[in-house]
Amino acid sequence: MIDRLTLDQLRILIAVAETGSFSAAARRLGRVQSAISQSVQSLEATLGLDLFDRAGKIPTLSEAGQAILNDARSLVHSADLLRARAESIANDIEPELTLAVDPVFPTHILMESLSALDQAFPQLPVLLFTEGLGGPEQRLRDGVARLAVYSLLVTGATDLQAERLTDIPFVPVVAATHPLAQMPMPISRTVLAEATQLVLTDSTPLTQTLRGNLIGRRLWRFADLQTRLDYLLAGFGWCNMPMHLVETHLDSRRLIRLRLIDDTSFLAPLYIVHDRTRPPGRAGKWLIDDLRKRLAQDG
Amino acid sequence: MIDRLTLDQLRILIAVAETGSFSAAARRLGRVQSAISQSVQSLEATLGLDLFDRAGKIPTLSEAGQAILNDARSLVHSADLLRARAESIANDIEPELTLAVDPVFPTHILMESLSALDQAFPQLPVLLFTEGLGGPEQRLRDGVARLAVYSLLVTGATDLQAERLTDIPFVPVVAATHPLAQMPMPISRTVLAEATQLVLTDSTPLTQTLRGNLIGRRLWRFADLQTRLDYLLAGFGWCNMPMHLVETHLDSRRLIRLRLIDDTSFLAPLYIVHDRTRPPGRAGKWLIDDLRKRLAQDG
DNA sequence: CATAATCCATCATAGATTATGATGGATTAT
DNA sequence: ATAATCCATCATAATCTATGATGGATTATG
Repeated sequence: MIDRLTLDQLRILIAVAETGSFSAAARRLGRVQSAISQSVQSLEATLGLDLFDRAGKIPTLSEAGQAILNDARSLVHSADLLRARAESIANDIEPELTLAVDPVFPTHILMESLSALDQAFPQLPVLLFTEGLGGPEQRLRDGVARLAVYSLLVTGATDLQAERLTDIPFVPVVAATHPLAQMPMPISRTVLAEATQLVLTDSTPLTQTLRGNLIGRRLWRFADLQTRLDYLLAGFGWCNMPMHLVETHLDSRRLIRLRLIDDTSFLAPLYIVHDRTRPPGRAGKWLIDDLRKRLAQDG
Repeated sequence: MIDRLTLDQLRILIAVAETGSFSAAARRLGRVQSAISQSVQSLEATLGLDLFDRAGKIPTLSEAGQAILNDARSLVHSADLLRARAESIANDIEPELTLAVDPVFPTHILMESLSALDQAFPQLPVLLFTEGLGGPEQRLRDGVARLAVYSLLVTGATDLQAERLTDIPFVPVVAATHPLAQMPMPISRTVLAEATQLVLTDSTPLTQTLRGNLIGRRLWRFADLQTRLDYLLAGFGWCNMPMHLVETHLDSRRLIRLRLIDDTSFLAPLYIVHDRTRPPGRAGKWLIDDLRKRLAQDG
């Protein structure tokens, strides 16, 4: 072959460096020792360098050899990535699963599903964004996520393909130490309206509208769910929270579920969404199926 | 060969993509068309992908082929860098010339010399730091520069090899608008001591001592030469400046050279320095010789 | 100190890969 | 209709890679 430098030679160099000798490299690579010796000599001839110091019984890497070894590792790694990409393309598997998920989606369901995905596609890297409100759709539009799970806020977006995934029950809750928790149930909206409602504010420019039912005029806004939960537990006000985030707090009675005369919990639908021009590959489809199954069992 | 993916195959893929056909690639690579055809088929078999759409007379890159082509270019470029490094090592040329220079060194000399170096070693990248005071020695010690040009401040550093390169004449100057410039020459040190002296402050932890002759108690300190020059021209005080930096300003009479009764200009020696364990390669040696020649002509 | 074990370089040979050149089919240009 | 060009196939030659045998050198072991 006319281009004398080969990936195979570089793999051999790396194997010799890692095992410490030509013979050990031969054993590792399943070849005979003389094939290793000849390949190393061929590489040295091609590069015009002595890669090994042969003064002793066993050749050791020269300084030049060490420098070239570093480049060789990089090259061989790039070749492995190229093969991996080829394999993904051949198998219609995404090179990387990129997903943006609204944190109101049950974390335990997502974790279990991603763990199963890891079993099914061991070599597939995953990139996960966990952001509320407009965040997931923004990630889709930016192209950094190929799949997103969130509530659709903007209807009529013809470029996005959305399928209903699940409904998230939200319940109004308050800290056990809050005055509202001491009142007899059910309580009226008038009473609730006098209390501070803790709500989320949008962290992206996509949508400036607030979400969730607004009952009172006294609002405290938070940028993220966890901080809002912290303030809820501290008794700063009440809010509608996804059931799965507060279940343990309700069980331990740190939070009290509020029951209203005319309206209590509601269901927020979540969708699995992708850009019509970038449908999920086999890995993404697998995950969607798995999420649906787990949600069905959990319901 | 056991590793079936080869750099040669990837070069062929790139050549086909760039020329538009197997035949044109063959002409470019000096091979027969059937060798190109077989090599592409071998690559497709190795990757398990169809890289070309063969519906028409001339195969065109498929989407998969385009994705793989991008990776191929990256790999082949890395291989070229590996070869270049091998060639540099083989020829005792540094892979990159890394140099830290005190800005009191005449810029025109350095630029001319580096331009000539570029002619002599066209493929050699250069990394240049221009910093004052302890900066160059710090760069040597950090290992990011292999050569440095600066005044030695710390004597007895046995790990550094220093050779005298040149002497830089410094002269005391002041803006034409400054009161000192209106006084009859020569002026006494007593008079000078009452004026503000603009000095450089060290920007590295290597040495905290100030340099240059300090005459008065009224000092303004600057982090870099250019800023200090700006303030000098604006009439904030006087200072000792390297002649080559102020020559044009003296000629245009924006700056006035101060003449003292007992002392005027002085010479600051500059050295070319390297760490004893990292001597310059052929390119560095070449540059040092060239700098010496140009300084001799300029003197 | 003699022997055994291990490693490397060399070499002959076989197998695999790559390159050439001939050929025919298909498409496009003239 | 003919010529030019490109590609895939195939037979063959050239080159490269791999094996296995061998001998020399070094180190470990009894």
